[in-house]
Amino acid sequence: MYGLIDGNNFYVSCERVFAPRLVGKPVVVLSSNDGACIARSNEAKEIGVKMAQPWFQVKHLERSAGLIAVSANHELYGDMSARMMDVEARYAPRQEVYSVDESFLDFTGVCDDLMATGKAMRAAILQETGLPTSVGFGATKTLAKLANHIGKTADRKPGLYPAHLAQVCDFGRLQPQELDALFAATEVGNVWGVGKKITEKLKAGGIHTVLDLMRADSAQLRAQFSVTLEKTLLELRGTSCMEVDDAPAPRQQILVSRSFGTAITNVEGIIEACSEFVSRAAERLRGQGSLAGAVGIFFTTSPFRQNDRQHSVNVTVPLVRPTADSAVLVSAAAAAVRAHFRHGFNYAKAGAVLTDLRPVGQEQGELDLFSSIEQEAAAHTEAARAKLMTAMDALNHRFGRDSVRLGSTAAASSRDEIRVWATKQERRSPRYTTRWDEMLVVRA
DNA sequence: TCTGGGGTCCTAGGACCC
DNA sequence: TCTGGGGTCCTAGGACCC
Repeated sequence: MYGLIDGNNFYVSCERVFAPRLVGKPVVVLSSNDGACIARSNEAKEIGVKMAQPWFQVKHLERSAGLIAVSANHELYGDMSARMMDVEARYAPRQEVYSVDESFLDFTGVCDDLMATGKAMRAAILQETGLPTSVGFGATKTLAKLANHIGKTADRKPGLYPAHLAQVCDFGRLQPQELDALFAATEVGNVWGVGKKITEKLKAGGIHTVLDLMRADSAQLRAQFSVTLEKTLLELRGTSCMEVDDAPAPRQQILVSRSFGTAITNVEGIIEACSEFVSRAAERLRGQGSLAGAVGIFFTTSPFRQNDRQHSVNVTVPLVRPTADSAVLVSAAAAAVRAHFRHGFNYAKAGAVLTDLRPVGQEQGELDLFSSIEQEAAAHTEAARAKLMTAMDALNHRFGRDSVRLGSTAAASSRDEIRVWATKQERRSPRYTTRWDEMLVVRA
């Protein structure tokens, strides 16, 4: 059996641990630039706030309904996530951390009472971190996800499902008729892997509920959609097609992008922003011990500003030799921006992508082109650069981001007029668990 | 004024090769 | 009139996830 455990309204719950005034209130967490709602408390869902809804569309609810908005505090959420995952890991032999707030647990070969395990795990997480969670158990990952969904929904909307399924839902202890009733009462779009587009097509073909899907013809589904949906169907019927992966491979691409607080119209602004994004991406690249074989940049106008002329650039620059050197990556990106920038547009968003990633040490030899002396010199320089990068990362880790930066990106900080892309976070909470100077102070 | 930011996998179609 | 065919690699785009 597999378990799926996830944090309820995770970001909001993290904020509530340290700010009891938020408990019981409609609360949303906002994306960078306080642009859109990326997490909602149950109360916020009830007053109609949608996922990813722009903040300006719901801001009026502050006055009319007591809605509270906070800026995203990813440093806090990341640390709370790690604490939660540590507790979960104690309850099963194998854990796959699937996202910041979810993990799959593999109970294969374990014959514990899973209901009891689920309840104990929830209680321990609540006790040790203050975070509320939901737990689902099923014979496959897709079923565990579905059980989790039903457990959470039973908790949030009493009456839709039997009350005893709330919070911890174990499909393994339900009779076939009970399961059929649950599946008949659940819309097909709630299945993991069935998104908006596929839901529309399925419904057009008469498949509305999870039960309808389970009774569909698998070969026909594969022909009409893809092998992915066929796998989902098999998983719903109890045939496991996806293993719990407790040693995930390194990332295949690293992307950093941002919408700007104010549109950028000059090439220097785009270069500064892209340089910053490439630097961030390169930090993560070195963090996972990889080299990038290509660096991509993109920048685009806003499709929402209908009166603006639209223009997008998206280019990938292959590198002669794979590298994790920020300076090399940044200068390649800057050259690409310079080559493709066009005047007269209001650019609203930009980003950088590192692709063609491979582990350090597997770079292969373009070096043959050089004579052996040049080769040795190049290798020497590169080793020195790598040490420099390592030192830079260590200093930034110890003393906080941007304690040490490359000259080309640091130049921007003294020129505020082109740092308009810097994220505005007017409502961010303190980073209670990761910064000494932001720790919660309790007075007796 | 203001519209998220990360990722993954699959497929179709073109390039290229023999 | 009539212009091979099959395999592989790569890329772009579309679907999904949180």
